[in-house]
Amino acid sequence: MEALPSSLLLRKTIYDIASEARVGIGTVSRVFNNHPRVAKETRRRVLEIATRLNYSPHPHARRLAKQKSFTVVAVVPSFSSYFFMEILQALHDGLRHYEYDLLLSGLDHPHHTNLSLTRVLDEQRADGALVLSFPIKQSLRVILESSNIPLVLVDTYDAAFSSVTGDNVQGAYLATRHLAALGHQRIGMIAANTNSFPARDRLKGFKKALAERDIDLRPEWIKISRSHTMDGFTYETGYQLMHAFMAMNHRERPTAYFVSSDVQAVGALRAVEEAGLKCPEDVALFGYDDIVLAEHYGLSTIRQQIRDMGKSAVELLMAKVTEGDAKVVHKRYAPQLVVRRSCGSTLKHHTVIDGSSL
Amino acid sequence: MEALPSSLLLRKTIYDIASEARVGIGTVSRVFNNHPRVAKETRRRVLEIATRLNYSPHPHARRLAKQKSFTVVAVVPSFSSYFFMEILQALHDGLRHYEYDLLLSGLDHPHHTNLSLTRVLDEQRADGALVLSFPIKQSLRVILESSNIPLVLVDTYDAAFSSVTGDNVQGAYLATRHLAALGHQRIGMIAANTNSFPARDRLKGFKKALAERDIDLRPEWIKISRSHTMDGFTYETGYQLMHAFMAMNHRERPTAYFVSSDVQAVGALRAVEEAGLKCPEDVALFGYDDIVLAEHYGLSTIRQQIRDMGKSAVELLMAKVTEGDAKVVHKRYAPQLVVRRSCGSTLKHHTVIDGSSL
DNA sequence: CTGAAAGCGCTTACAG
DNA sequence: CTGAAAGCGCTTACAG
Repeated sequence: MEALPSSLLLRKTIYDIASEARVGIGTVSRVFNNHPRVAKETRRRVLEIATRLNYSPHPHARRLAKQKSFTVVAVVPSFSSYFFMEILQALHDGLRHYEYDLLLSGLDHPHHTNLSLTRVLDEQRADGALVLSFPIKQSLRVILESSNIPLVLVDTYDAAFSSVTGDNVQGAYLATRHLAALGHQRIGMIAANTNSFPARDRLKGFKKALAERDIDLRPEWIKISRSHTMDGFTYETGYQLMHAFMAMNHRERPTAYFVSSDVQAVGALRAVEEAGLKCPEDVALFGYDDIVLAEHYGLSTIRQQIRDMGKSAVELLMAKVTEGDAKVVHKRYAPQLVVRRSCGSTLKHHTVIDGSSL
Repeated sequence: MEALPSSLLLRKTIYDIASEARVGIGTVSRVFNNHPRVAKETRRRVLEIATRLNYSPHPHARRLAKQKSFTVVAVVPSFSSYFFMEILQALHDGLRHYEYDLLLSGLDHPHHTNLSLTRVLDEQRADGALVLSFPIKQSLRVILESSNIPLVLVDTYDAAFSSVTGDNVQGAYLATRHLAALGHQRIGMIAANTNSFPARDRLKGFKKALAERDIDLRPEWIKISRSHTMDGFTYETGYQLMHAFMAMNHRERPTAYFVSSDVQAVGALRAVEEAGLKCPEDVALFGYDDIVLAEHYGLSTIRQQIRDMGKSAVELLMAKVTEGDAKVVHKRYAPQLVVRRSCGSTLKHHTVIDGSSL
């Protein structure tokens, strides 16, 4: 009934190559490990035979003998954000270069969190882990600290671990400052749930810009989502919070809004239109993330260099994995200002301004 | 300089457990493999000690001895579609149950395709593969056929391999029939690139419905994207193709449109609005996929049971992997009709109709 | 530069 | 029910 996998019958081992090449198995192994002390001619012969016999080293045997898994795990909190897809792509591409495998480990079922994390962190399944967009609470920190593999946090921060993040404070600051520079004195914010690290920093940057410009910070002009789905980074919360703004007397509400994400900004836009107002004529809007749709909505926004961040995270991790580099490093990427229609800027539309130059 | 990983010093092996429990290592192994012939008391003692010593079997040693990788690979063409995220989530959840690892392998660099595929399919890195949303051309079929691990295609079809797909013909048929039932006689379609399997079937379903209703199928009323980014499933193509429709004399163009995806429908909606028209008053629209935004746009659409499809794909694959089940099975999921505002239906808004009941 | 041999940590007939 | 031993396919000091 059960078909015997043909691989069992066909698979060549180091012994096949060795006997065919009339050398010891150690020599074959050395060839495949690029050991320097192998005679050129021997190496050529072994390689030629290996190719002919379609040989490739057995990954698990190699891993057992080397005591390394040649695998990196991406620990992801959720599979459904724009950032997640982009970063995963970037991580995958970065890793290809190292010939490491990429394992995926989710954390979606809260009560399973510890189990699957421990499984991956402690059982030698991976030589390193990339932990994505996860608020590092005390309980999680404890687990991570007891891990015996190198870790790099991506899009989240904790002083104890290396991390790669976008500078959210700076991005929010730039966006808000841009609105102020356009002459707005009444500036509001629609924020995501502040238990998320980026949401918190974006709020911080917003306040910083207002303070610097001596603009009133009216508490009722900062509306913060308490939603737990996607930490409030949803169309829904944008729509609802803007709806609440629209319900205020129009002399008592902001003329410009910094929104902590583009998805929310799209929802906010809808609420603005439903209130019979136009963007940017009546309401100026600034988003964050530069999702694909942002361009089509003419949404001014902040762009994170996700590809670069992913690449950088992989390199940071691999330095730890392959060279035992144990330093804690925090990489913070300057965001770019992408100016389009929605903020009512007089700049030529679709101007990209690099945050690091400001 | 190089810090010795503490795991090297700490890791317990089967020998530690065996000596502590005063049994042979074989017995310890049997306990962890749930071998039936182990004395209850022995099992208890071994387990107790293993827990106390924080022992877990070394994955690679186990894999080598068992000649199985206990890993499944997801082969993904691209990291950036709504469907991809959802299905990956579903696959991940399904796999958790089996204690198999999930490896991710992309194919984004076309010239690397063969290499990375072969690597994953032939080197015993995985016991099975889930191949996602990939048009199975001749060259790819050859590679897949020479693979020595079980394969399940997801969201794509080829007679030679088991597959799990949504019934795209049926979905498109239902959507189009619904438009016709609302009284529309002039129905157009905005289609994605037909080298994609779902795009092709959605076009087929559209034509089928028209034929059944004896409605004219005017070639100029079917606009097909030729874009290669995401196979034309983009906001952009929806916008442009609808723009082209809007440029036609309004007596010469359709009053209703079936659009092969929601992202495209959102773009199409924009083009409609820019032409000064309203949906559904002037133009009826029907999308496909039921992405998150669809609800907010009041977009009538077709919903695929992605979670179910993912679960089913995993179970199909695992039956092959663990039981050697070699039958080729094609699972086709009936889609649901989600009726909202955009098609101008008189049905109560947001009605979900199960496709299998029609 | 190279071979023989021990070792990586398991599994599993085999014999009792 | 259980132990001793061979085997999974590699790597790598060690000795030459």
